[in-house]
Amino acid sequence: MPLDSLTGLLKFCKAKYLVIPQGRSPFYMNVYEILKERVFKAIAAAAEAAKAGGELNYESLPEYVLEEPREKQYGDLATNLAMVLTKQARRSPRDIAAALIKHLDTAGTWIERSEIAGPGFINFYLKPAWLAEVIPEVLTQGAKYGQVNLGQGQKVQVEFVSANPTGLLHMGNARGAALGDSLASLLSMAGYEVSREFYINDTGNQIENFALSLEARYLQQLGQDVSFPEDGYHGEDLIDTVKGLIAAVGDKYLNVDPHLRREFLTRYALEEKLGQIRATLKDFGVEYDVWFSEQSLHDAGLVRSTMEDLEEKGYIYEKEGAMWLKSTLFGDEKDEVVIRSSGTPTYFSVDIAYHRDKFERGFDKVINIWGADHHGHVARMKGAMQALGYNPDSLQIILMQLVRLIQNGEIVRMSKRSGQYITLRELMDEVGKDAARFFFLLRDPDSAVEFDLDLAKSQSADNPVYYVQYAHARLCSILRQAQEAGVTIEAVPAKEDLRLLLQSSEERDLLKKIADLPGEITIAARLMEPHRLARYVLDLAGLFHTFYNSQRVLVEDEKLRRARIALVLAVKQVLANVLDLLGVAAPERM
RNA sequence: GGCUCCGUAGCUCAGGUGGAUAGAGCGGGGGUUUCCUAAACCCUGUCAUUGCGGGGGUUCGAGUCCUCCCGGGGCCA
Repeated sequence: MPLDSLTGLLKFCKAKYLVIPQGRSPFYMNVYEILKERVFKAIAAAAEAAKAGGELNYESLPEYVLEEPREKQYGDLATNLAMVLTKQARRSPRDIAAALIKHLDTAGTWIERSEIAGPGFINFYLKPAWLAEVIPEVLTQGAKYGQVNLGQGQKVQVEFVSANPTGLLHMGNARGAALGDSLASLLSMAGYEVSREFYINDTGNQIENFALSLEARYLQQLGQDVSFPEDGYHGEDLIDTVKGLIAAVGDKYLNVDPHLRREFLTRYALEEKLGQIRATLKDFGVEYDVWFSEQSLHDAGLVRSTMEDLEEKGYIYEKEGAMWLKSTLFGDEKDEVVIRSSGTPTYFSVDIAYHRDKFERGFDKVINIWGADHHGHVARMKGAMQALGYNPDSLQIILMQLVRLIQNGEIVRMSKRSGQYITLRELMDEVGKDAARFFFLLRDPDSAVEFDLDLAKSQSADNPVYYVQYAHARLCSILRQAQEAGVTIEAVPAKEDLRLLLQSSEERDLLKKIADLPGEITIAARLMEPHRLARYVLDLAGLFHTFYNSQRVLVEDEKLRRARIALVLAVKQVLANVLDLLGVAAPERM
């Protein structure tokens, strides 16, 4: 299979549709993708034929697009080839279009007719019967329907949340969790081998500060008159932690070496905090493959060896007693300190070692989800990877704008130090996991969202997530009733029967949307934008609700009923598949 | 001051590689249930008024690309 020539040609709809040799891969091309590919190639062939026939003159075929027109009246598919050929062919786009249509061989393409329209588009109208192919495909593939092979098995790591283990998870972490987890699921659906990772900052300055705060709370709880560190962690949760500890070990650490005391307190608290974080994220639907400890990097000597590597390559120099990385060589604004004059490594140098380790573990692509406040860190991190000899483009960083929380009509300023923030746990208690995840996933990471807690609570029934879930529950309800009525539900009905479906526009629109899923997965995965899936599933649910209100499924006519039940099964499957990617439940009843 | 994100209907937001009449939900008004869950559906408005904060530009064609300006968020100084 000449993959190169094929992929070079297939630039329609942005996605690259790869044909995988038979028997080599669990992935397949969806009927709609095959259809589009055939039309796309037929257009190219028409151009060649017109050229051979002396009716069209061009050097090389320019990039052109085969897309779905926004307006239905413009047909099912349209191409702009005639317009992009104008320069080379030196003829009017409509003339070129006429030549292309004249030489178009529609055999095997489902094309019913072709029209020239507007400034020079060629619109294609398809035989509606092609839609009957979709249902058997969905029902046969089941939970796998939607899989594509964009990733071709490449190993990808998605690191997200990675909150400091010194406190509880907040709204920003919630957004990161929803985004990262769904992105990971999406990439996995798109043929990547995905690993979810949480990086634990279990050493360094903030941990020392944490230790001092714990110590103060511990001593205070034991009746000692000690002051609390000015910039310590003021959160109530620390007091609870210490109370639990006292219940377990009492005042055993009251009169010991403070060093020892702090070490014990820290170890105890970190374990508890991480346990809480892990449990909270699990309840939010997120489970990690790897929990990576920062301390382990130091223990393995990776920070030191990484700095030595950089030094050998000549990217490190000494100034004022500190060691600096020449990050300006890679587009950073200024060089960065990696080892302080005191000899301790900076946060940056530890992070370099960590990211090097990621690549050393064999990931083809490393994705980080960071808050927008880490923006300044992006260029130098990529630069550091380049300095170490990795392709900086293999490190992709998704920045998400911060979440602003509104309560009682005003902005709640969140700060861990002050202990003032709404936790992910509280968010789940207030609005529910599904609603919270869907809320975040509906929005582009680049937009700064305002989360009005009062609104989310009071109008929770208006949350779009219920619109989608209700569609799923309705579908289940229909199937239950069919079962109760003793109607047999076939696994995969015959295509001839399914053609009966094509009578109403509601049915056709639904089938079309279902057929779109693999394409949507491809686009969303390429752009790394899981929010497109949330939009997709909303659209699909809407089309179903419209169908439901205009057509009956459980009708007398046995053939029609069978066909519609098959449609119901397919829609339910697709809803469930996409909701699963979003980490949102697909309830059977509501 | 530098970097970056955002500025689309009253509100919250969508708008892949530039393409044919810029969308959805909520909100406003009106309607739909002897019928598979009305958490739904349907209709309605010049809701954005040569138009997507404003001005230039590139292009056959710009919400989408370039540039400048205005306004807001974030990071750095």
